[in-house]
Amino acid sequence: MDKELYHGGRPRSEQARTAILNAVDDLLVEVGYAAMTMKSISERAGVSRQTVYRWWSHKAEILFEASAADAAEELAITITGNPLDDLTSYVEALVRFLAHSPAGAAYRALLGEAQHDLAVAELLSAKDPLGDSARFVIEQVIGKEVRSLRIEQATSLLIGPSFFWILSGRDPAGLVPRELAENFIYDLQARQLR
Amino acid sequence: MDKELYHGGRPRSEQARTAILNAVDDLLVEVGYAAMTMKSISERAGVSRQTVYRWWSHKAEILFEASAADAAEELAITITGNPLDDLTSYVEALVRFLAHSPAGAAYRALLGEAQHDLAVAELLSAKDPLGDSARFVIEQVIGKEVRSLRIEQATSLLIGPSFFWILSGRDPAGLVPRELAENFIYDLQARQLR
Amino acid sequence: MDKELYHGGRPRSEQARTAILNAVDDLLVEVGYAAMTMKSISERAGVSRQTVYRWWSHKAEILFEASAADAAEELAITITGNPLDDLTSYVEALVRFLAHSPAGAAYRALLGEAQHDLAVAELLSAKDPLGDSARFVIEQVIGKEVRSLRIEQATSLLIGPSFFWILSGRDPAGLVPRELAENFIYDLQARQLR
Amino acid sequence: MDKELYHGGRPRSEQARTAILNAVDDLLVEVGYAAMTMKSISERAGVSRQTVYRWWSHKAEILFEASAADAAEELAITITGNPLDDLTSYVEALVRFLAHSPAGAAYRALLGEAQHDLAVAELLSAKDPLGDSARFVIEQVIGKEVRSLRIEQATSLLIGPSFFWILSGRDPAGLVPRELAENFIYDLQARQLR
DNA sequence: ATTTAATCGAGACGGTACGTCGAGTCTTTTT
DNA sequence: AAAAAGACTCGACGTACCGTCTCGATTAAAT
Repeated sequence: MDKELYHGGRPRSEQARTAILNAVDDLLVEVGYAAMTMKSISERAGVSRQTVYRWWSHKAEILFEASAADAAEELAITITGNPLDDLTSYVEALVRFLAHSPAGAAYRALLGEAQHDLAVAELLSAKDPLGDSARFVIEQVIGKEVRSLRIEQATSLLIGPSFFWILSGRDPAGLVPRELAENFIYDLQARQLR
Repeated sequence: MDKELYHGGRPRSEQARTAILNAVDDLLVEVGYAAMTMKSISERAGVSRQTVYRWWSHKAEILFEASAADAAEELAITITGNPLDDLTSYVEALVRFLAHSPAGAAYRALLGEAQHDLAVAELLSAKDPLGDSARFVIEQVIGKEVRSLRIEQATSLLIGPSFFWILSGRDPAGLVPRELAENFIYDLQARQLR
Repeated sequence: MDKELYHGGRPRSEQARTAILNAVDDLLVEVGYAAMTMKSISERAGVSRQTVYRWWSHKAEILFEASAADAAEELAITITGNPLDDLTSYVEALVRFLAHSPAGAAYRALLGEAQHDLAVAELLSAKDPLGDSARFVIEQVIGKEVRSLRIEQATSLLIGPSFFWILSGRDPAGLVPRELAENFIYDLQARQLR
Repeated sequence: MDKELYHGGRPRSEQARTAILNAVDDLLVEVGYAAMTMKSISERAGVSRQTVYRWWSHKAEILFEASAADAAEELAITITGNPLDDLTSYVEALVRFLAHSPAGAAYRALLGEAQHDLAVAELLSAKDPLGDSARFVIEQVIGKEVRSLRIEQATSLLIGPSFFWILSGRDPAGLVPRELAENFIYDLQARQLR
């Protein structure tokens, strides 16, 4: 049985919940993260301010919940078995996500906020869409188990260059995913990780 | 002649200027970027609010001016001529800067802000301490001219992994600068950039 | 038969009703009228908020119901037949009620609210504990019927001075009930009301 | 010299001050005391909310300042020297003030609030328009010095009946000022206060 | 020496969002 | 029905920071 135990009272409004998540998605695109306030979110969602605060404590928390599923989906690739192809398409997905997707914009805003807000930093480290997706791809490509620190470092090697490129404001058109995938393979081979 | 033409009136107070820059440095360490307001800056500097606004328009601008010199200095290394050693000490300096230095904290805060504030993004792209320092080191190591896009990409290769590691909240102790330097050299060799 | 016709459904809980009235009494003493909210009343009574609203519309209404009986009792004196003694003990009871009794505090709060809330004003004019008690004492003392306007004026003469003294924040210790009773008798004699 | 010493900063806006006091006067008449909020005051005055809070802490404080001058003026009578006439015209003024004047409505609202708000009670006891005016009239009528407690009691005798009559919601038309003045004189004579 | 003009400290101003609180109402299940 | 529980809308609360403004006082170079 998937029903919660009844604890009395009016049940949470699913309609309000989705209206708020949608409002956040829309506002991020329309006015940007900085100009998106708790007030504007509640008004856009047609919901009282109190209802927003009842379930989330920051706009970062709402934005995270609103974009987490999209992020995971956009960073998932279908594995073909060819390492270079798979890594290339992952880097392509990564660049597309960070540079062009609304969910990626949300991620960048959150990661930016995390640099000076501990609560947001904890939010992101609890569930890290970039790290998770990269770890998955690398494990598939390597084909065997790897020590956890090693895979964390491999993750940074794979994601880092594109990540810095885009967050530092460089033009994403200058990135060449295939070359980045090749570099990653060189490094693996040199270290004989597999 | 580097003096402005005289337009009458009391000259700008150098004392006020340095008091403000120092106040920003102090407050960043003491209360963090988010809690640092224009009001608290002016009060800490013992200066009127208007005086701050007269010369800078955002706290980001002040912080940038206050930390730019420190950043450049902390990211400068002395070249020995040994590529692996030089790259290793650069990565060490980079990690020290990003993870442990007040100037690095300022840089991370500004880069975070740049993700959702165009004005800050332009500030950073006008003078990019990470890119500049990496470019310099790479040019010294390679020893000859390189096409500008190539060097930009090499920059991302060198900086990216540490950058992602730290900004995503991972423990800087897990980074191994020598390995990152080696990886960079593998990539260069594989591409025969020199 | 004084029972309502049965209309089906669960009957009103007498337990809830008295719990609410007691809660209001307690809260008035503990936190005062202003800080007493419908929420705090329901929580103190261990009753749902809706149950309070189902039977009363304002906290003033509850407080009035909770204190009316006490007020009437505290303002009732036993008649001895000696006019000066009876009037004196009435004024004493009046001062004790207004200045020191919880029911009197409730009355003052309600009368205060009545100055800017029409609903409360109507509540009080429907059943006026001060007027009623004074009218009774005066009728006993005079010993015969009197025109209704006359008795209303006599009421104000008897109650007014103490009432103003206490409501304007003066120290009740400064009041001398016997003198007030004497004054009232002077006035009656001068007008030869009896 | 009636100029304050200069303490730096932009001077207080007299325009804002009077706009706020006028707004309170208007709102009291239009919507009543209870519905008059700090927000509506600031909006009506065309002033920011902060400006209201900068100079007053409660709406009671503003209302008091806005009506104090009117109250004093409305309760001042010209002394003719004939005790009965003077006392009668004072009672008339008192009834007119309490029952029909906007300033009187303000006074009643404040006195009501004072019954459950200590801050308001202190406000009123600091400067009591009713007490002050009655004291003045009584001193003129008696024509000589009187012990301070005596005059306080005389004050309550003079004001009390009308005060109770009106605050308890009775029709002011039922009051007969001349009779009240006469009663007051009877009491004085009986006590031989003069 | 006086004038001119931009600076400085101080602090009031209009705005706007903050996060909280109380008001009534509504929607569940249980009695 | 009535009751308990608690989510909901609404709107005011008092505070904080924003960026602008208006004061008198200061400080130089130009007159």
